[in-house]
Amino acid sequence: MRIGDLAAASGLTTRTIRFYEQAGLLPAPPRTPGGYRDYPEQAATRLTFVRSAQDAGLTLAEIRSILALRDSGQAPCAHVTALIDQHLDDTERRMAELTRTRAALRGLARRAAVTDPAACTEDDICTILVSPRT
Amino acid sequence: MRIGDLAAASGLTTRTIRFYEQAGLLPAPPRTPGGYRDYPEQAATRLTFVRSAQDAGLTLAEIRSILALRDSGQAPCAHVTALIDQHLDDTERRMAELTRTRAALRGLARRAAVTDPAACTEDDICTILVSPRT
DNA sequence: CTAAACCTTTCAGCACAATGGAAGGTCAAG
DNA sequence: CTTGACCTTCCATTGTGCTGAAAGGTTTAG
Repeated sequence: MRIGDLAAASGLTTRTIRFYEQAGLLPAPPRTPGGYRDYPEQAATRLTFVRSAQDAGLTLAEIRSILALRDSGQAPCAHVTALIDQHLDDTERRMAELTRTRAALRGLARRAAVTDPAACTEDDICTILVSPRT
Repeated sequence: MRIGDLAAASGLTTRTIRFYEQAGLLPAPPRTPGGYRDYPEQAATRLTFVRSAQDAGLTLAEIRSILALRDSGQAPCAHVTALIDQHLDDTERRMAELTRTRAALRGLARRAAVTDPAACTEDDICTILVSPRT
């Protein structure tokens, strides 16, 4: 299976596949006499896994760590579970932060609605974003 | 006012101030005979504005565009309002996406809780993240 | 035999907002 | 006059996941 076939099978580009190899996510396959990469069937499974894990929000580094465990013969279950929990925490922290940001932006929008452009002098730069010095 | 004083007054580092100048956020000030930057009082106001705008989640590029309007003699109110609304939309889109990601992660966590490590063969890589082929 | 489609490598760059470090110049106090 | 704090410039790097381009080699169909 050449890289173009694998790309078609996985829905990735050949560039991305080479990038994944370089990033340690996909083992370097044997080469044809002409120097072309010649992939075994499992390569497609591996790429499917990488994309699934990415969809779950894992980084390539984390995915690499899971694959490394698997490749060393261990079941990565415990590691995967820990990563999922960690990302769950992360996601919740980011949501809390976005909630704060949204509240701040809503406050600014309200302020913008009642701001008189004429009241905004050059010294203030912008009275919506910064309270004018009193 | 030299850069160190301005840094102390604004709570930024001298490096960041030079970076802001280079990024077009702070006009290049006159220099002393020794080549040191010599800032007018307004520089502090300007930096305060930059930080406030950043706190609101605006990017440096957006802040630059507000300052450019102001420097060209126009009141940037309408532009600022548009930017705020746009960031509000953005924030809400990202929150919706995080909500989806969180739901996916929760599903995976539930699955991880009931997964038997022994059921996870080498071929599957990880049955928590990818359903085994049937 | 030729042209197209495919493959190879390597280096560079994107966005984002700084930060680190090197190598050297200037200024005020003691 | 020296020490040390402060200043100057420029280049490189951080993290993330690719993508672009250049310059060339291989394979397959007609």
